Amino acid sequence: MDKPSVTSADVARLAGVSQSTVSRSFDSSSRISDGTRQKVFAAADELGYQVNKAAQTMIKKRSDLVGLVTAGLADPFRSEFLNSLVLEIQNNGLRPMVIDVSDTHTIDVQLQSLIQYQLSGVIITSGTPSEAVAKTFIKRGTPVVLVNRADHSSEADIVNLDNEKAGALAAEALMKAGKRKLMVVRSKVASYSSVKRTKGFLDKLSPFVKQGSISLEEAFCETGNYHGGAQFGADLLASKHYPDGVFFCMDCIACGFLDALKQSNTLAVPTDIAVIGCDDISIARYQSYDLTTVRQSPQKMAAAAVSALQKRLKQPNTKPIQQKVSVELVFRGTLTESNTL
Amino acid sequence: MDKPSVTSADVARLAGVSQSTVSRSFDSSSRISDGTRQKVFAAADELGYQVNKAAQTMIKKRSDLVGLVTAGLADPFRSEFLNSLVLEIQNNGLRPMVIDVSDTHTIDVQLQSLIQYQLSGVIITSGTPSEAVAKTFIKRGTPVVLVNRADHSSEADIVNLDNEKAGALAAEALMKAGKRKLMVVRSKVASYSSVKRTKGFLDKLSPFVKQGSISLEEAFCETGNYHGGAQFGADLLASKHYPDGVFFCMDCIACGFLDALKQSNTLAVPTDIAVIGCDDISIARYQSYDLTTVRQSPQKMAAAAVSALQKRLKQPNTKPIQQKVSVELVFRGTLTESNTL
DNA sequence: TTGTATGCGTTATCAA
DNA sequence: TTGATAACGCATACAA
Repeated sequence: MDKPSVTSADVARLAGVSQSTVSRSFDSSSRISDGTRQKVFAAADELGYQVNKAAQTMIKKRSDLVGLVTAGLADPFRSEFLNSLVLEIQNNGLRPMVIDVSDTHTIDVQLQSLIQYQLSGVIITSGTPSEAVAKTFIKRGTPVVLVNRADHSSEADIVNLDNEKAGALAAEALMKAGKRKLMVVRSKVASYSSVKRTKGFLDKLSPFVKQGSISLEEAFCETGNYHGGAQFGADLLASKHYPDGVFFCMDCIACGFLDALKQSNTLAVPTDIAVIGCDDISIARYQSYDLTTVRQSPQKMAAAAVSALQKRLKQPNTKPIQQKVSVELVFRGTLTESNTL
Repeated sequence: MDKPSVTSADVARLAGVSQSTVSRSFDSSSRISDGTRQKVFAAADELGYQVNKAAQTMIKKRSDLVGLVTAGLADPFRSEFLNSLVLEIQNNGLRPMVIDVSDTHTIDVQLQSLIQYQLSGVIITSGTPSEAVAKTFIKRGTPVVLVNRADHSSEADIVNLDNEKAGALAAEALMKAGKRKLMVVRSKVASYSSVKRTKGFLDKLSPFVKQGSISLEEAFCETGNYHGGAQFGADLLASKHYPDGVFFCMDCIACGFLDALKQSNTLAVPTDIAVIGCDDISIARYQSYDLTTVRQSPQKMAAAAVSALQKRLKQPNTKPIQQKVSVELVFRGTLTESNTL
């Protein structure tokens, strides 16, 4: 059954040229006479020739595979971001290989095994690898891009959202709306983004807290998803100790919280309590939530990550770049713009 | 900067054995004396040896990459399914390469180019490839698994949800609840799943329609997502021609519809109108929707697809298998079980 | 501009 | 059980 695959030698034979000429014809930077190239392409077309990436990788010491390291991909924001990354990688003539490291204990072993693939790069969107592993790749000449991860000393390129700005924007909007009893909520399981967002929020408010015009509380929910937010909302309502403005470090938590409020019907949004989320996942736009949030652009993040990777492939020895991608506040129903005027 | 990579020859030198012995030590089916294997592993560990998959692929004529063909991955159901597929593939010692064919015009060219990678298999979850392309792979000995796609004549293995059963279950539940003016809604852009679900719904009801006890209408929304459902809901309300029970072929459409109802506040769910969705995406469980739906298991689908692939890798010449994965009705707020008693 | 020859790192074949 | 050797298909250095 197995059809022996078509090789460049087969094409060469049919085109009446040498194998190396065939190889060169497919390399745009090689100078080949127009006539020969035509002949080669025609022969290749006729035979349905496709280059063998494995053989190519042997020579070039680099496949065009990009490792996409993530912890799950069903989370709303994560899936939007991965979608953008996949497209961006494809558009750069590369191919995404997805690695799910939901099991954070084995992440180093898993990443080590990626060396097998002669990857063109690794984009880590989740699960902090030990520095040693990142260095292993970089020493090999495999670019590593860290997205929204803390990393101070490594030689990896870094793309971050402007997380602190996100927190600051939320803080500003709540203040402008006249809210005074503020709260910031994130998942108990710390993530770099959430910590930074919280920091931006707190820093913006700290002068006002000191002068006593604003009260501020930091709170945590059990899980960083809808259900964590719903549980958090129920607990908060039971405590009867309500803030009048809350910033959630993730939209999905905010949505759970809003549903908890809706069910109890004790607090009106945004009059009694204003809610701001972060990310602008597609659900935030659904009428049931209509969530005011700090938007980030997955496309921009993906483009920044892939371009960092491409740059390093071309210039391996420049020093690491760190990029911050901008964010913007989007007003919707849970804190309207008119509230802030 | 580039560290030359560690090869099996390096390991052989350190372990004091031949290169082929190193290779065999990593192949569990090779008989190697325990002592030598220990020595080899120790040396490999010390050097941080990882097999070069490119070289391996050259010989074996097969990489352990599995192509995952999809059209976008941010859609709620799709991302859950891909998540399951990625995990299942990883757990089988394979690696997922994601191919986004959102641009349906170029799908054949895109798939052809996958030949470059000597894939162990291709799982097509979206975008119908021409039969010719599928055959190209199969002739090469690359298994193709079609998931939820129509395909009658090809030699590919097929995994389908029991889509007709899904429609039938919805129809039954609506009837049992005493609903008589029924409607089934799907996206204008036909998908195999939706067409089959609709068929299951219609077939189940057709005897009752003939005898006049049930009225039945088929309707379409512009897009197969939340916004399509919201628009559809608004239009339906404007028409003032309401059914008392609706089956949506996708949960996300149903959620949009529910939000449209909620906003207008003219019809109560489920008393005036019962709503059933399909898939059981995570949003269906959110309190704002609390959607009764026909659940499918992405895990089961993924497991079936990957196991079909593995079977064919082992036995390439058996005839194509077709599997149907079961579904179940999940009662929630938009049609409660007590309604049906 | 083109052809010849070489090697990439592995597995498979054969001999010891 | 082990070692020597021959592919696999390509890109590249060198020769022409």
